[in-house]
Amino acid sequence: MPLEKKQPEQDPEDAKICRLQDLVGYHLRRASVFDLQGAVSALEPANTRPVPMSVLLSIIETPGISSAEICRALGMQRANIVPILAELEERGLFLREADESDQRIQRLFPTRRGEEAAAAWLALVSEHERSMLRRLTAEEQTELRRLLAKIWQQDGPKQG
Amino acid sequence: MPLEKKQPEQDPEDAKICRLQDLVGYHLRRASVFDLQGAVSALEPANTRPVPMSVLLSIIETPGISSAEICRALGMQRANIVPILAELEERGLFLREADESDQRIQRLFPTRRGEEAAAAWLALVSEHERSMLRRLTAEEQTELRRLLAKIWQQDGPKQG
DNA sequence: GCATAATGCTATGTCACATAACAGTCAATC
DNA sequence: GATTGACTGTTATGTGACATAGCATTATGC
Repeated sequence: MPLEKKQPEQDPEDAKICRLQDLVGYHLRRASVFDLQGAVSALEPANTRPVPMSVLLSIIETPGISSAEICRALGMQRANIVPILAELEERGLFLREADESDQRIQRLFPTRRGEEAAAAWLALVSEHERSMLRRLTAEEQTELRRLLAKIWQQDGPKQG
Repeated sequence: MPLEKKQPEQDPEDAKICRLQDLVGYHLRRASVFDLQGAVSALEPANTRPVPMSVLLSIIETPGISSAEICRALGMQRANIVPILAELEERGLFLREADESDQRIQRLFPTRRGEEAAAAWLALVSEHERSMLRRLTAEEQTELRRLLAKIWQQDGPKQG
């Protein structure tokens, strides 16, 4: 056996992580907080917040969806969607309709007002995103979205 | 003036965002939550959490840093670092030393135990990251970190 | 028919995070 | 050189998102 230095740990890529900045999770967290603050500010004039917007968008993208299905899709707790739906309903943005064959389930359908509101909210958030991502090329933005989706859409039993 | 269709909005790239999945912020949030849960679980055996780890790493990376400087670097509130420092100090992971020329400031220095603990914590989080990013190539991981850093390190007066 | 599970919901706890205010110290200005 | 303002570390406290536990109702499997 030749007297070489012992094998360099494992991979050559496996440079030891020793600084906070080396952790993807650190940047993930900082970027997420940065985005969230901007999104909240952007939605303030519309008097709503990111999660209610996401819930309304779920109803619009999948008319007839149930609240439990929304919770699974968005990864939230059934208990927490109740006041959100209550407020969206009070604002006349969707309607509840009893399921024909299962009396436990409420099917949710967007109203015309709901679709208009969602479009307006999306425009506000889109403007915020354009500002947030202005230093990234269109290709980088697409790549970023793809990589992020690859992270959280792996072994979880649900996605959306 | 020629009778063409009016200019296609703005850019050709400017495809109207109309779904939740089109928003980078949505994936950012989901990925961040995914990572955070994993990081918290990974650090559980060491009886610590992501933020205290980040604080300790800040002290190690910049010996003599003050608590206010850590707060600016990590984007946290001065009030919230107090119990974190108290616990790290109680575990003997760093020492406070009075600044020579400014009696308001405590300079923080890591102990030997602190450096060992931080290395162990980083190893736990690194293992979590390796699992989280296993579907990404090394190049994709580097690119992701670069793009994320570009997002949150823009107009804020501080970074770190 | 009975056990199991799902839905929508209420009540409640927890925990991260922000705000407000404080005393002590420093620096700048008049 | 007294005063004003700013910064440090700290305490106390609020707030708001989120999870847990449990409920009545309904559906489904053996």
